[in-house]
Amino acid sequence: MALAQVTDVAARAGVSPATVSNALNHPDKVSAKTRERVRQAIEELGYVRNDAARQLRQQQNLAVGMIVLDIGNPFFADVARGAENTLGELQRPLLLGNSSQNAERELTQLRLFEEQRVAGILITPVGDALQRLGQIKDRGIAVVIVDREAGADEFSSVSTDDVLGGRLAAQHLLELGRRRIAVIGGPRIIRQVADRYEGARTAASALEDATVQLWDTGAMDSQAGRDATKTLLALPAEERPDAIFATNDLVALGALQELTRAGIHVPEDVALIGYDDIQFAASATVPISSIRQPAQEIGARAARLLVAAIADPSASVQHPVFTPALVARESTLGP
Amino acid sequence: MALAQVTDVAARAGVSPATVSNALNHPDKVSAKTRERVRQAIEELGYVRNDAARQLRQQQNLAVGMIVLDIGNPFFADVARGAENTLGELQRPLLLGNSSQNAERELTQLRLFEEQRVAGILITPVGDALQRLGQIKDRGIAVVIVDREAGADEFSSVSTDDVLGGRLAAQHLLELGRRRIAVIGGPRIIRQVADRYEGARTAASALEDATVQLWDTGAMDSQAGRDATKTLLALPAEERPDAIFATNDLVALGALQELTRAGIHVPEDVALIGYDDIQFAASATVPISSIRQPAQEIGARAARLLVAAIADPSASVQHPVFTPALVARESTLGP
DNA sequence: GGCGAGAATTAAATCGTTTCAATTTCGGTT
DNA sequence: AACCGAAATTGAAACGATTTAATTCTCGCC
Repeated sequence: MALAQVTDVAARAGVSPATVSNALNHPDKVSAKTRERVRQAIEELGYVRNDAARQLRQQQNLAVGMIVLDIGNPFFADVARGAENTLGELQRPLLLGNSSQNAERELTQLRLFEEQRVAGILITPVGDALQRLGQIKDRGIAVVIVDREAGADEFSSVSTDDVLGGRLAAQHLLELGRRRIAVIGGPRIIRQVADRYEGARTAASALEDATVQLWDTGAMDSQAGRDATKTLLALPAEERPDAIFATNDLVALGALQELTRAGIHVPEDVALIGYDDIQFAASATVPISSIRQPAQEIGARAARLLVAAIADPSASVQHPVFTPALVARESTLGP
Repeated sequence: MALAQVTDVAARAGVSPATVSNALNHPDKVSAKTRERVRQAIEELGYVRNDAARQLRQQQNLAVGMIVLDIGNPFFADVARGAENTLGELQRPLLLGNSSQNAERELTQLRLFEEQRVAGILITPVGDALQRLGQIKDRGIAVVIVDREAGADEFSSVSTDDVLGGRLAAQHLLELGRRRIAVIGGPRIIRQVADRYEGARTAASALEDATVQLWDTGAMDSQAGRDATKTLLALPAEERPDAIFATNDLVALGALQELTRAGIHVPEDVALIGYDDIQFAASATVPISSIRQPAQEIGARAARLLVAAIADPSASVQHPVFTPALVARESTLGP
């Protein structure tokens, strides 16, 4: 059974296909009476427009694609929700993809979005996809970088100041008297990791006796946190850190689990701070200190910038930067 | 600047458009030499196929749509990842949508998927979308229900036995001597909520003096958990429950926060159990007992059933049911 | 060297919608 | 009652790929 299409609707309503199309897309061009007749025919036949044909003819797709690093991370889930809500209000469908911090999957997703001829792409890139994104932009697809400042001024970006965030975290630990800070997260090519680490080092450089070392984990989930922590605990006592700065809260939660399991007291023996301030950080066994980023707002802002770039490709690029904030809890302060 | 298309590639490679298409879609029909020439022309021109045109001509879309109740809930994020991985292996793009437990958004998403002519839909329906889904199936789009048993045998479904899960939770509480169980979650039209509640009541009906009451929250997030708990705490002491069964872990986490804030001891004063066993349940202030469901496996299984249904629409429907398991932690057992 | 089978290539039709330009209808005026 | 401009409607072309059926090559063999 073939699906109903415009010609069927037109026949049923006793008008031409062109009029059906107008009734749907330019209602002001059609008399009220005809509009109603078409509406009824559509209803009776259960007509659903074929978006492929529409796109082909219109030479454009309203939809926007988004690629996040890890949809299982509540931080990115929130960013995605922020974007989704904003785009929804603007009647733009969102195609949500997930790179799992995997460059190959990222490319697959990008290719898919290109084939779909999406109007724009929101992306938190894995490593160095910038060149590829440049090509995409040249193809007329708007691009906005999410949660990372785009160095070049080719695309707009929305970010928080990760260097500052790293500094805030380390300063907090240093002020509490900690001197050996282990930064855990990775891989290093992820810009967020590099920036947060850099911020932490900057903070420590002010003090003679403070050290900051990066332990590169392959991923950024709680498993990575557990693994890295095991490594740290295996160190000789004098090399063991007195503070851990996890580059996101999932990693911090994993670290906390492993520390607890090993009977290490947090924060007495080792202080712990995470990043993102996902809602679960506050309700952890030991509530985890963190650096807060306004997740939903980041997504919403990125969506708005993207839509603006779609509407006017020549509009000047912008790089709004949100300011992260320290949220101190028991994992650093103690009870 | 127009994008390159098959004719351009054909011209560059010195062949006809038909050959370019064959090189792409039926490589075995094209000589190795020609294939290579086409490949090169594609590369030089940066040709990216227009999926709308392809779909229109082929009369089919490989992509699959998925609608989850709440992408911010790690349980559904995991289900989605399970589905995504499986579909990825089968070369099928996944369009991920989020209903936020909102029937209207669900309809919007479904409409979108219909217009896209997706090959199939994976959905955890809000309330009573079954009739609508029937229409969709009649249109030739395969449907598989996720995380809820479809009563009718119109579509396949993948679920866990939520009635059993509810029973396990309540039995556990009853065995620990609790007698006044408050079930919090909602809205009630969500099948999971109704089933888990029913299971709990069944368990209690075996005991003379046990009561189970449902407190319907509008949503299923931690805010709902906090609000419901506030209501419970405002009850006169003799009506106050000695155990709370939250219909998912987000709600349980919210409840725990509110209990802690009010100085109520968990589990001494009030025992608490959640549902889903998301990873954050184990690392909560007081580790939360929960009912585990194999999230990723559910998603993967649903994806496989869907692909099978797409391949053979007349294939018999199946209703695999996973068995939930109690995971007892401190929030019921104590230290 | 010619023949024929199978491989390789291609011309032209087609998918379902929207749009452009052209035509028809309508309401109001003189 | 004829006419005019604006509003409403329509026929036919167009979007960019794939497919079918027909045509052209290739190569081994007699």
